[in-house]
Amino acid sequence: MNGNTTGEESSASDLQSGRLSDFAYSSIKEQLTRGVYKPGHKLPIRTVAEMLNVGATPAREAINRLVFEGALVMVGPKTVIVPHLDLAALYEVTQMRLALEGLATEKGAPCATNAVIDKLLALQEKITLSLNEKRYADALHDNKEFHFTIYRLCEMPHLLSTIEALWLRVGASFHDLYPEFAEAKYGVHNHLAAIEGLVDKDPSAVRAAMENDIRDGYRRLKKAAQERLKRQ
Amino acid sequence: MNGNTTGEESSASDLQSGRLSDFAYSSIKEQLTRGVYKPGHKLPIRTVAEMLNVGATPAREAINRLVFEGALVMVGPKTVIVPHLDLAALYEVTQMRLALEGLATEKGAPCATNAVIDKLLALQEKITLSLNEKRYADALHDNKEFHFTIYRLCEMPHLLSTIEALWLRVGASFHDLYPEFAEAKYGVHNHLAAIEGLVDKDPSAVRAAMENDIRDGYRRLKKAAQERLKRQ
DNA sequence: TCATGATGTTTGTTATAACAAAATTATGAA
DNA sequence: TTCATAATTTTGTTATAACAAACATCATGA
Repeated sequence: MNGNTTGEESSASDLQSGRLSDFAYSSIKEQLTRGVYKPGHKLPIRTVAEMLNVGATPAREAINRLVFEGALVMVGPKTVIVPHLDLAALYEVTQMRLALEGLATEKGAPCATNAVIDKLLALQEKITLSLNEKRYADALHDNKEFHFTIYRLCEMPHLLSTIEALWLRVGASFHDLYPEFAEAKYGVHNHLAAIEGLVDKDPSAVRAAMENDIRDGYRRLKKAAQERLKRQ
Repeated sequence: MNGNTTGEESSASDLQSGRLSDFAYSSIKEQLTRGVYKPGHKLPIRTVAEMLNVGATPAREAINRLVFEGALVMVGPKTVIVPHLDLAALYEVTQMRLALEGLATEKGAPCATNAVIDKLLALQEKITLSLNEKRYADALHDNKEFHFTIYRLCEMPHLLSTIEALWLRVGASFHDLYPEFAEAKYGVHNHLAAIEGLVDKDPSAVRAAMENDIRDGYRRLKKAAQERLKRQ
């Protein structure tokens, strides 16, 4: 990522867009989804700024935006941390995902071309392969691409960015649960059902399949989280 | 508002919370919902900063946040404006409102106490009265309070703030249509149906009533917007 | 009249320093 | 040891200045 093949820290020079704020935002975001920080880890502005070789202003802006999106939380007037695993938050995000991703699916399904369906089939093959070879990170990545390929069909830009914020939220809090979570041939059946619904031009069938996928994921994630909490 | 009874400009000294950014944010937000600025009006950072007697940093942060929420739009690398009336955006926001406010309604309905129902009845009376006396601003205000009194029941904080951003978006873009929009005894029937559903402990009935309310509003707003566009 | 290029102005972004408030550590007594 | 309090360090916020890019204006040429 960012063409940074050496082990050294990321640098602002990696930025394409002219905005350091965006660079800081996506950097932290990526670290969160990769589980670099443990829950409870503090993210002070100056530390982040130094880490990314930027000033305090863009670092502050990125952190505040992530707090606003729920990917980070404020536990005091001057302390933002990586959120602790929180079942109530997982439930809330899941309910919003069902509502919003269901909406995007149903509105977008009628617009699916053959090219899109082919892309989804190819993605599903990649996912299955990655799961068999236990490359969970790859599987998760292609799984996300599978979902958003469908969501993009409805051409509702604000809806899409809201959904992305929800994925970031769950990804950040529950990253360390994904390995055990992904063991279970995650989502294969639901994805195939969704593709079938697209072929049949049956939007509500696609929606049902995607909602099922979200619910399955929720159950597995919740179970894993509960066992994790019990063990500690 | 803000205890500013004189005609002079708002001042940062009105702030309760210690954050100038929040003050700037709510100030612009309120001006947007009150229709102070016409669509297309530019909002340069320095101008806003001077108007609110704050520095460039909090002004910039407030503007960027409103852009992110969709209440303002960027039409160039260095120009943000009050969005023009846009039927596609109204449709997108309405679809998201149906999904999210429907969710909040259905999840919250079972938690309605008698005190809540009494509050809703009182609000509805105030709304009817305001409508009869053509005090549309008051009616709109209490209408919002009616909706959010129901939405707060589900205790999903992130869901609530997402819904609030959607209200801001439509309020900002369509404010100048509200007078003709409110003429039509807006929402009375649906609100009464929602209250009835709460009394009957029938969440899906409440949801249906609220969704109907949103759809009715959408139709009227769309019609008014179309006539406005035709006329010009 | 219209296109085009130069020039000056406006504007978003960022680094920095200063300030106040919070968080942390040290200190003391019970 | 434990808890409260004082001292110290850390930290978020904000105003400001500098810079570069975008924008506007105007002159020039066809």
